Amino acid sequence: MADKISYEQIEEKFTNYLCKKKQRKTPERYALLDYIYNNEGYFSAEQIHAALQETYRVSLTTVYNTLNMLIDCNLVIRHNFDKQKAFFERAFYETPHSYFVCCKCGAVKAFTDKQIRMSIKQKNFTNFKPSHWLLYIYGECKKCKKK
Amino acid sequence: MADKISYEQIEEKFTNYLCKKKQRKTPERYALLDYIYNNEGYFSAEQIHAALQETYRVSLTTVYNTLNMLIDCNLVIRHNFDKQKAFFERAFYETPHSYFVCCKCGAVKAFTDKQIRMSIKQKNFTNFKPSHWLLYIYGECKKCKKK
DNA sequence: TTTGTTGCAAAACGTTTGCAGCCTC
DNA sequence: GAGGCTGCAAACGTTTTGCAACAAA
Repeated sequence: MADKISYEQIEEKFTNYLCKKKQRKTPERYALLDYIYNNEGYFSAEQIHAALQETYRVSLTTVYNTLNMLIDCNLVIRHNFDKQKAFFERAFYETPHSYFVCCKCGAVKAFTDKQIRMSIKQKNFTNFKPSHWLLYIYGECKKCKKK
Repeated sequence: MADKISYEQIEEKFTNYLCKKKQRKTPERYALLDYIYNNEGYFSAEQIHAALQETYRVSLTTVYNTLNMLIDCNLVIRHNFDKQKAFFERAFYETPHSYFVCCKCGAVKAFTDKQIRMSIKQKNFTNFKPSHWLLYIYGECKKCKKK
């Protein structure tokens, strides 16, 4: 949940994870980490795949495979805003997020609220080691209310 | 987001919704509403389908169809804890929930926290009409930490 | 050289849809 | 009786898996 970490430290975290698990440091894996960490916001696997075509070509299979690793080592967060597809977002560089989700059109808007953040942070967990949290507030957005 | 509502009032809400939308009041639809509202917790579509075999047989298609209606009229909440499948829960009878989700084994545990609830309730939204909220705290549970 | 990785195609999975027969209204 | 509803089977979109060629260690 920390902030203020350089990209070198992020890479190091991933490298450590790969070493510990006896997995290989392939260029595809680092290309994906690089993409996620140099772009703000959340992306579908398909979007990441398309974006990577321009720089270092990676198959969709490898995108999914690598995303699962990055989630496993807490470098990436998976969002399941709706039933359809997952979105992926870097876990560092931003404080954990809260989101408005419109039930009608599916629009998503991130926001931060100090009060909410503090009250969640203060919560004590016995038998549970929290890594991150996600708050979704569902409702109806301006556009849909007008209809 | 209210509490203290009788099951008759829930049924009435559904009936009103069906009338307004010019949709029919079939026994299948009420069997599903009844099941969801008389069982605490969250269930997958498959679980609801299996459970209904014992009382009023309903196809999986109708289970999905009806759940989507119940979500549309805010009587049911859909959870997307993980990528796999959705879980469904009655929207009344309980205050909106917060959940621990274990990243390793997928175990989910509901909890309530007054402080958190208050701070979310106090949040003011311009251009957005909130209907409910869901907080997921991800981490590692006791069992997985031991391994 | 060994063993993990890639990328393709095919499978798997939960969910939705098309349609014929059925049931509310 | 008209039109919405059910349930089956088939389709759908996202994600995973099997496998042969390949590359990191």
